[in-house]
Amino acid sequence: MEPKTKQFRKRNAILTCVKETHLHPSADMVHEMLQPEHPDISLATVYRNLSLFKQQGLIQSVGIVGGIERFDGNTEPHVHFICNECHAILDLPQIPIPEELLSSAATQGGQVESCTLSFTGRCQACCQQKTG
Amino acid sequence: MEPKTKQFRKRNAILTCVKETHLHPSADMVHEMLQPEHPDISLATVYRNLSLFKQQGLIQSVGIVGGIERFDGNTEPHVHFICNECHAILDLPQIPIPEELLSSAATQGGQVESCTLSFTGRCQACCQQKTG
DNA sequence: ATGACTGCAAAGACTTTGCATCTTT
DNA sequence: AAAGATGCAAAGTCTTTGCAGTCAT
Repeated sequence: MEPKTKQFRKRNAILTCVKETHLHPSADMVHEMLQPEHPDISLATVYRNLSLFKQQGLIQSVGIVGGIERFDGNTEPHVHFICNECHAILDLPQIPIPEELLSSAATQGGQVESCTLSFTGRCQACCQQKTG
Repeated sequence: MEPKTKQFRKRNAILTCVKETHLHPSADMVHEMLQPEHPDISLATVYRNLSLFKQQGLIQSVGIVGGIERFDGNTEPHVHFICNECHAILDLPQIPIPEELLSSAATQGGQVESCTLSFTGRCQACCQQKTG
């Protein structure tokens, strides 16, 4: 038996990249981050694999921010802060959703699969740049 | 003394359309809904005006659903239920955001401008179609 | 050798933009 | 007449897809 460390191909590098960064990267960001080690990786491959991982539940989509889809290697439910200016995405601790809202979602909405909670505004870095 | 903006028939029709429907329409949906009364309206005009209204705060964006931006004439904070299947968007009552989360958003995130809470799943109509 | 993965480039889908024309004041 | 809105079509951006070549088993 081999310790399959370097299994298949660039696929692993893509998944690892998303899992290990806290940047909630886009396909393009992943592509750039992989340049040093995989300068020949194709953007199409990144798109294809991110789509696959999302479908498999290995990663999740944060949504479209500034017209571009962003991904999250952390599939645990948690809250996001999204900067309208630089489009940075930060993690916040999850809060429990009130039981009454869950039931009203089921009653008035339907079969609930997921719940997303996020704040938008200006991140501290952007606030400092303009204020300072 | 008329600081008002000019009253353009089509522009008003677009705003009224978004304000009066509960469908959380896309640009294309608005365009279709206006066909009976304004068969000569251009899709570009719909896009331009929706973008303008959003910027002015007259309407808000629900986000990108199924690859298409959806709008909401109701600018009051409230919760959404989004169907993954037919992409219907339903309104749910707003819940108060815990003070501790707001403060953690400010502390760990930054200057909060808005907060979005939404559920995704299958709406009742879609559930019935497949179950029934 | 086989089946899966990848690169490249073309195709797609939604949205934005340039310009001439038309509308409102 | 001036300022601004609209139509049309081309352009733009992000993402997906077809196909042939490459790689792991």
